[in-house]
Amino acid sequence: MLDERKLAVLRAVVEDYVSTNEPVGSKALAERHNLGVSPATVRNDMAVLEEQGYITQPHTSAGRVPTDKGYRLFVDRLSQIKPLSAAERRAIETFLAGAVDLDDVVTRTVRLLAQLTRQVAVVQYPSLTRSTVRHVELVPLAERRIMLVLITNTGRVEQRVVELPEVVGDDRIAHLRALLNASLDGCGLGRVPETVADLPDRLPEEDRPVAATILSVLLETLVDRHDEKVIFAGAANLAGDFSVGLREVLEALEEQVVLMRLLGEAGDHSALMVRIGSENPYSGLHGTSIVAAGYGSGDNELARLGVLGPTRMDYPVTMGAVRAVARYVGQILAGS
Amino acid sequence: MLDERKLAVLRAVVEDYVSTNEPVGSKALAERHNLGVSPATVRNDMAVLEEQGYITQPHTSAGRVPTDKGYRLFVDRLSQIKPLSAAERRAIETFLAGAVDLDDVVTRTVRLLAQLTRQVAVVQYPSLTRSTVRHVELVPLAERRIMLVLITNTGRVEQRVVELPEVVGDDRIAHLRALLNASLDGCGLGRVPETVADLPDRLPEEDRPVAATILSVLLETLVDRHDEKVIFAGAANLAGDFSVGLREVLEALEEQVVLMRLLGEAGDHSALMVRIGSENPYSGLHGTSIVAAGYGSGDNELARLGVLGPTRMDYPVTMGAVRAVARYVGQILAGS
DNA sequence: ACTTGGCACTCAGGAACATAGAGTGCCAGC
DNA sequence: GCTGGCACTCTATGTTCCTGAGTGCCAAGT
Repeated sequence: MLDERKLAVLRAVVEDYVSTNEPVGSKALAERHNLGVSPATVRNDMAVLEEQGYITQPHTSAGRVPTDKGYRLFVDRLSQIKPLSAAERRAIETFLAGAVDLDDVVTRTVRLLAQLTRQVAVVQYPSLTRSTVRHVELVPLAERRIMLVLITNTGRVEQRVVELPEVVGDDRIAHLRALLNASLDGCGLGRVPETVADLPDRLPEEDRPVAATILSVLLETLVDRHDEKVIFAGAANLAGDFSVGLREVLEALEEQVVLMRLLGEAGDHSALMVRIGSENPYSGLHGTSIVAAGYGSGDNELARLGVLGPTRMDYPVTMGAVRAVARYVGQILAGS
Repeated sequence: MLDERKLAVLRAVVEDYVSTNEPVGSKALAERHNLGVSPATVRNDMAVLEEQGYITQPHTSAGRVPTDKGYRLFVDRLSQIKPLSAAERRAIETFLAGAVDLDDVVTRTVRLLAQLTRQVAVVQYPSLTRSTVRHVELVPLAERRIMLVLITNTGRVEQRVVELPEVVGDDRIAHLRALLNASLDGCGLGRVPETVADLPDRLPEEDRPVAATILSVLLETLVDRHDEKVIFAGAANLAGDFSVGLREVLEALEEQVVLMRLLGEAGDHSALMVRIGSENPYSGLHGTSIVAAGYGSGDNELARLGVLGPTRMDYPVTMGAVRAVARYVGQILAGS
């Protein structure tokens, strides 16, 4: 149906259109890609490709432009991910290595990715639910007030002030803290609720109300999905590209929920996900594509990151950058 | 020099231009603002106002548009801050009251402000340097590794992992923790360095290297100006307004340093600061104005917030919103 | 059965030109 | 010092025309 040459033509159309941002005609194409055939032949191939829905012409007498379907084929079968240059790799490494804490890692990552791809970068904070408890701390603040601090193995810290139902001495707090840590150390956050369920029963009668209060706040913290926070950077890279509905894209970027869905479900570890134009789950983003990947330390995917740009983007390069950054961030997180 | 009526004309020009986004002519103006004089008279006044630099015409046969100087006069002498409606106040209150922690307060505030003003909102995190230490926690993570957690009276939490020069038992850590808290409780963050300066001397010889390590990390945390983080929201509100250089504005918004300068120095408590067009310290923002105010709990200003929009903005309404939000955030912070 | 050159056709985008209307500046009269 | 009248200036808009890139199709060539 689509022989070798037609695929080559499609590839050429995509590449030229991406680099020039102008509909590409048969003549220019035949010349620049020395396909060894005449423009007329290319025209015939283009007609077929158009009929099949891979390319289209903006108006009757213009060159061709890839459709979403065309980009899809290009990404799936016609292109190879382009690795970063050695210099770029070094730059990433040093830039990320300078981070002082988790917040800093995420901030640096998102900026780095935006700069590298010249597009909008999106990074999700390492998910709480997939990480494990490293330590729980109870800090007395006042007679009936303590601060609950939860530290995870990814370096993330969550804190909440807890109002206690009664005055509790430091020693009882200390006991509770020890108990909590004994049960929860290394526990996956998703398993925390079951793990602490029977904890009050193992306490003397008088400590139970206090424990219950603290536990309910602890569980609340986990449920709050504070973990699913997503940040972005590089919005300026969108300006000047009128092929995307700027306003709608900016609106989408400020909607956490939309962003989350954009980054997609966790896929195969370190597999790149590409969503092209109308494949996107949000109608405001039909002029844009998303390239995303999971990242994490070791084998478990902690969260996802990616970039968003016009459908007409350089997929091989973008995919290379996303993959590389995801890997490096994973390393950094594993190392710290 | 500028009699009452000329000022009225200027006011009318600003108001009309803000609401229509089109140069305003003498005729329309005379009608809509029943000034009691004829268009010809208005024209004369306009000529004077133009000569003085308060208004200008985009091209010879068009209406007039206020200059930055004109807006300045308008803000300073011709307008009154417009208070929010009762409904809006209630909405603010309930929306902010739902915040669970400091991070949430700031996030909600910035969104609220963006929505309220339909412009870009900018909020600075409560400054560390002006708040005080509520608690310092040292959490053992491994034999030679502890986590240092700093909690301030504004609910802010900073954490750092500290690599210790030697293995240190839990009891020694506990002792150090007690000592730290005894010295630092309630201490202004700015005064922390002096306060801990002599602390190692009060320890047994063998504890000093460890203490020194921990203290140096603690001081680093304070210096890192992590506190001066600024976030924004509502960038989508910029789209569609071509009077501002969109790209440049977006770039500015992602530069923490620029944002900080935009919000301005701490001024009189709760005084509104307005920077109009070319008054801005950053050339990319000459088409925009900033309305900012300090906020804090009680008397001390903790940080600043504001909005950024096209020079042609509704100053009275914007100023009202910024002032109101600043106050409410202050209350929330004081209350928690 | 493809490929190719030739050719007529289409149409977006730009240039040139005309038109309408909003707004101005100025002046003479009240 | 205000006002109506009037000539003037431009922008914005619409019309027309033209050019050129690009197409589709056909008939001839391999």
